[in-house]
Amino acid sequence: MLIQLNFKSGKPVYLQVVDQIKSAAASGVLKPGEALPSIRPLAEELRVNRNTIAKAYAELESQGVIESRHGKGCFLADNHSPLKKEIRRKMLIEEIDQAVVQAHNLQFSREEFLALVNERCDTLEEKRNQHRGGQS
Amino acid sequence: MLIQLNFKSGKPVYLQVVDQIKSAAASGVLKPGEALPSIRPLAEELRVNRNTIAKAYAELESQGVIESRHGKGCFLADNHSPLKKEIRRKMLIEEIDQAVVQAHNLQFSREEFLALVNERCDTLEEKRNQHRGGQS
DNA sequence: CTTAGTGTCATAGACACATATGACAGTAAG
DNA sequence: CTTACTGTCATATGTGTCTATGACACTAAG
Repeated sequence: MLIQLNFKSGKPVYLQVVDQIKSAAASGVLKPGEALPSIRPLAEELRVNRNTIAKAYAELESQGVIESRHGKGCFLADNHSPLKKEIRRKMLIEEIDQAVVQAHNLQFSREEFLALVNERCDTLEEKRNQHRGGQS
Repeated sequence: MLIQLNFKSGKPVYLQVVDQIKSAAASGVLKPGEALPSIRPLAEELRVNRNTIAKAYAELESQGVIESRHGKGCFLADNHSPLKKEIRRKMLIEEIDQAVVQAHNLQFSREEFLALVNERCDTLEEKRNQHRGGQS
């Protein structure tokens, strides 16, 4: 479980932690029931205040991604709270739009853009498979 | 010149404006010496405070991307040569990857994702055409 | 029991972001 | 000149982020 922070992006640290743990959960790097790094050690490793990590974990729990047990630790939930399709669709559209706008700003043609999207789907899929295989 | 804001990302609005104008400048969509949207109309269009846009433009000027002339407007600086394809490709890949990961996290199949990407390309293209038509 | 590790709660302060609003100065067209 | 646009500066307010710190409760191991 590796978390990489970018202090220059302007994106809040606790949200970066939330997103990366959600990605790790969805991609299989973290398995259901598995323990997450404890708040204080993780805060020390990332060199942020323990409240920042606690806030990230609280957010993750409110989203149903993890479960925290007092005195024991935080664990990945068994099933990621299934959001309704329409909600998930809107969340995804936000990300897609940013990529489409970026493609337009950088003067990529639609065909080039779609080809690149396909390529990245392949690349990231391979990455996930490597992670699954390396966990045995 | 289309700017797309994401208010839920956690990334400061003024930085989103900075990044997107820098992309447009780097790719050649904005040409050296060309006028940028005025602060107040752009703020109104994006539905943010004029100070937010002013802050973005001030940041761009401090980075040498644009020049602002009191009473006239803001203009793209002269020395901004278009970036090479490989650089632009990497910038685009960063955005694409975020969308691909999000699609996976939200449990969209590859086919659903690609269909949605196509849909958004259409939608945003129409939006741009409407903007161009409304400008004449 | 004690000890150490865990999550949780509360308080306070510093700073950044975004807002609302007013005012001033430069530019251009009438 | 006036008018309308432009960028700029200043002030104030509310919210969010991050930090620092102390305290408490739960769990497990000794």
